[in-house]
Amino acid sequence: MSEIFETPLLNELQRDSTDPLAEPIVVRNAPEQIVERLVTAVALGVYVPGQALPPERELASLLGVSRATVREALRRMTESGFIEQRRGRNGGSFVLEGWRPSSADLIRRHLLPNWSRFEALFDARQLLEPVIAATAARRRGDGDVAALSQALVDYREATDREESRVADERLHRAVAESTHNPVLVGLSAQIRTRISLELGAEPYTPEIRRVAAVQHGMLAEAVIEQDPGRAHSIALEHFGLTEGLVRDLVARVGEAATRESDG
Amino acid sequence: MSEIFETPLLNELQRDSTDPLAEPIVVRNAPEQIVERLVTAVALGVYVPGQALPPERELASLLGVSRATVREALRRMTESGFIEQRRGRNGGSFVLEGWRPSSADLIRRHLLPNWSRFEALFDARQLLEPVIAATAARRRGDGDVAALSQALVDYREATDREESRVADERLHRAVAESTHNPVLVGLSAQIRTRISLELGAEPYTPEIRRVAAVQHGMLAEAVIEQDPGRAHSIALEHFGLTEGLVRDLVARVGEAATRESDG
DNA sequence: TATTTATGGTCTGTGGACCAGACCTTATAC
DNA sequence: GTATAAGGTCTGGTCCACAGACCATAAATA
Repeated sequence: MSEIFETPLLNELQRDSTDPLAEPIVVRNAPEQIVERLVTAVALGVYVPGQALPPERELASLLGVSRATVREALRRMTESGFIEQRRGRNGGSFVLEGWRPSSADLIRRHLLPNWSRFEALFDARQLLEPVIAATAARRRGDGDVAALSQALVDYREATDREESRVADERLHRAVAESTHNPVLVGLSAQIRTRISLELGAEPYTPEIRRVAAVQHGMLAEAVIEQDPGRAHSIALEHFGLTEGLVRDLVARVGEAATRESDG
Repeated sequence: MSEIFETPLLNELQRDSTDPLAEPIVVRNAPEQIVERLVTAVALGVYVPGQALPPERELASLLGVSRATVREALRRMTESGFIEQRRGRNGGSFVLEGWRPSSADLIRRHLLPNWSRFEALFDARQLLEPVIAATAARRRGDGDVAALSQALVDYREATDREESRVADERLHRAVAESTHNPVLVGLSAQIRTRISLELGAEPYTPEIRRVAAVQHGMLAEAVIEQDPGRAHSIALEHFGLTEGLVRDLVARVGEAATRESDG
């Protein structure tokens, strides 16, 4: 009887419909899932452009699949221009620099058509992250302080966009982990990943990085000093900033696109 | 290039690890997913014990799979004692009454071993649902009032545990839907489903149902009257009640289990 | 009572996904 | 110049899902 409770619990954050039987079953085959994991890993900064993914044989054993399957995943990623495979000793699968479409292009082709989904995602983030931040401030333990300070230092020392992204991810994860609740950690990571993935390059201009650095500093500080109220309001403002930026960007590009199609 | 953005976005709310490559790839095959959907549908009250699921051929076409695959899923569910299949005209796959293990049994065999996961889930719920409720109060439109009042009436008119569960689900969904944010609706539904699934029977004693009815009434009212602060605090209290109940239950059964194994 | 019909139950052949593992090719390190 | 660490190729096998035909049963209905 009880094995039915062992079914991996439903994991679909956003099935479009509300009726469990309304949508077709999709068997997510292995290569597809592997691509997703690898793209996620890059989005989260585990591998940065120029770096090689683990060798095929190692990936196969890490992921518990055959090498043929890993190769199929890598083949698709090569085809998409996401990685480049090089042979010989010191070869490997290298994450390409320019795999993200240009900002304007991305927005026109991806962001605009799916704008309502993004809006909901940003909106949810701005509602949920402050709660997570406040909870983190309330619950952080002594062990969390080190991770928070370290992430903050990394962020301040980041010199380019890529390093900023990675440090940003670490800092927000450190905050989420200070809640000591894996569900919240997972939720926060999932929101970040989805935004990072779908958005590609977040608009990390030097100016924005400066503002964000200040906010990150204040956020980490509020958590360290166990001040939930401040953590909440800083997070609110911080995530509002990003949302505002993207909104402006989309508006500008959207207008441009409209003008073009009119002309 | 852009097709890589079309990968169904990562959906795993709670992968245990934080490293995308640390865990094996699991190909969730079709029957497994179908079982999950059907169990979910029952957990959400779409089908109640005694009722028949749709006929196999219809399920196959709804879910976009072959009948053989549906049959495999139903075979597993029959094996687990979840449904009973009857042949002939007016036959079908009937949800069994007693498919949930008894409370104490369930707790001993399932809740105790996974207690930390539940704790995190309840904790997250108590943090997130009040925000959702407050947001619902802030954003509810005229169209939401009808759904809220109707759900409330259903809840009050519910006579047995099963009807209460269904009405409860509807009411909380109506609240979530008043936020007009599909991400929040999905999140709330997912938390509810997981708790409902893993918990099996929530402790719906008549007494609890009376208290919950009052709270539900106040919650719906606060949302209808667009009072975010009240909605927040009522939700906090309401979800605290459930958590407290389960916590007590587990403590009692846990003690009993300890005494037994000592004796 | 006989027939129709809506359901579950059974079978067969086909294609594709994934696996295990051996072996080939290339480019670098030593 | 050789050893080595990577990617590239091939084979044979297993299992899963599909399509579709057909069988068996029990209730509704004529």
